[in-house]
Amino acid sequence: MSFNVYNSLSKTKEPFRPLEDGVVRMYNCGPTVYNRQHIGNFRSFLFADTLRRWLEYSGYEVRQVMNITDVGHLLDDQDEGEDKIEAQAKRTQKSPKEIADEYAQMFLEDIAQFGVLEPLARPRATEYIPEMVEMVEGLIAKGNAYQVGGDVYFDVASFPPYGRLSGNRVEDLVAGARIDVNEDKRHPADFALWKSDPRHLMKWETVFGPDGFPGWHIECSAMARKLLGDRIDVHTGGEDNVFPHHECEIAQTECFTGAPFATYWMHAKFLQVDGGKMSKSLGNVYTIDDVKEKGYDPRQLRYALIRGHYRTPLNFTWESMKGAAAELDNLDDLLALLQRAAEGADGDPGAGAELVQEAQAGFEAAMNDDLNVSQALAALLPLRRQALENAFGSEAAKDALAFLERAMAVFGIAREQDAGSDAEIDALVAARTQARADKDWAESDRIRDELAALGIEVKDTAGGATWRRK
RNA sequence: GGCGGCAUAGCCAAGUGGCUAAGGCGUCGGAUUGCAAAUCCGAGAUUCCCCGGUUCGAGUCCGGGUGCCGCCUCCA
Repeated sequence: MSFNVYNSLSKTKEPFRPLEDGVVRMYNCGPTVYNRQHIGNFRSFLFADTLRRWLEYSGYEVRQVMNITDVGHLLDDQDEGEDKIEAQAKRTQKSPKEIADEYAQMFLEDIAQFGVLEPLARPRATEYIPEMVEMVEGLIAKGNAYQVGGDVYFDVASFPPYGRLSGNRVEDLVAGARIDVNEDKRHPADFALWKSDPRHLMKWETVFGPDGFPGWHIECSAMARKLLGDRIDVHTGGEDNVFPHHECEIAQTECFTGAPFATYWMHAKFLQVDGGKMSKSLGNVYTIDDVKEKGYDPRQLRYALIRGHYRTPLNFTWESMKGAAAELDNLDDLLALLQRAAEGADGDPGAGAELVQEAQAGFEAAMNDDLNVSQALAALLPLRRQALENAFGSEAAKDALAFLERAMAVFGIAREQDAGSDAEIDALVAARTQARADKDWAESDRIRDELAALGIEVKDTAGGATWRRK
């Protein structure tokens, strides 16, 4: 069965076919590091990580690049040359580099907490200025860009497909009147490739002038090309990246290389909180720390952020967070049950084997359908029922366990499980069982509390007491 | 003003025209338990935001509303 992905460019699901057999070149739009990333940002990054993991599960070698934007973009065309990083720098009396480094570091730490896999590269925009300049010069030479003083603009009229990704027509953009009139531009929809401003804090001396800085979109085009080549398979980002960012990337890259840029464009919908957009005034722009303060770990948060389909708005509420944690706990419990069954189930070793096949087929079919995580997760549940009924044979349980671990790895929620292998805990559980046999309830409850303090949950089942790590 | 997306039980969420609308979480009954937890049994949408339409048949398609979200300015 093949992987079908919804391509923002064609607005349809298409069979996934990489340019090179077995290899996927993927570029993910990463963060602009001028503040702490919130859980909404992470929904998008987690989507990219899930996609990468699914491709690897499917046998592809994934060459993944996620940028870190450490040079600010302009707030608008008419401002004083200030950008978000510079604004934050001025506010805090630090240099733009200090701001970028500080928040990039935080981003890396957060992403590590989520267990996000390291991509091939995490390029920073400021390290690819020469590559950007090369593209800008090339675009001028090809007649797709023009220089006005120290500024360089992309000539939108020179690229007829402009607007194909976003559905925007150039006429509408002009009529929208939200584009500032800029006398220097030939056309109001033209966008900056390079800007010059002596007041800008981060600036570079180039052929365009002594103190310029890159335009809004050129960094991703330049870094993707440098690290992955002229053409790539997948380009991802949040839904807000569609226009102008990705539209402009397509224009720049395709004019420069003369070839199609990314085959598949995939965009994650925004995370909503309490049914609406996050806002500082409502106090619901949560960071990973805010969620941890409520008693949830990053793994549980990760689960909460990926369990919905990436192209459907996901609503985050504390109630949904609680529900997600409970669901994940059931998956962990299933892991423990399977482990026990694999170690020593009676009866036919193959009992339940067909269920494992079905679960795996269902899981793969769902993931292959444009990463339908909700459905893939649902496909795992019949295993839990079977395990709870103690109906798995040892061999089937081993297969189920191996599959479940792979499936959970795709979601980035795999976990070390070592139930039933700790002598000290076994002894405590045995002591509790004895106390209960003696009807010494005070002692049995004390031991139960002691185990709970160790993070161990005891379960009294028909077959005796068992335990697992929470 | 222009472009696009979403709207399914208390909550999250699948459903890509046709059996009784997945699944999970939570809740409420019951069983079990020393009390719990876990587990088991049972209960939940005469119905898929609203109004029309197409069709033998629509949550699924079309038109019109309403609400929310994104973009048209950097933004996941």
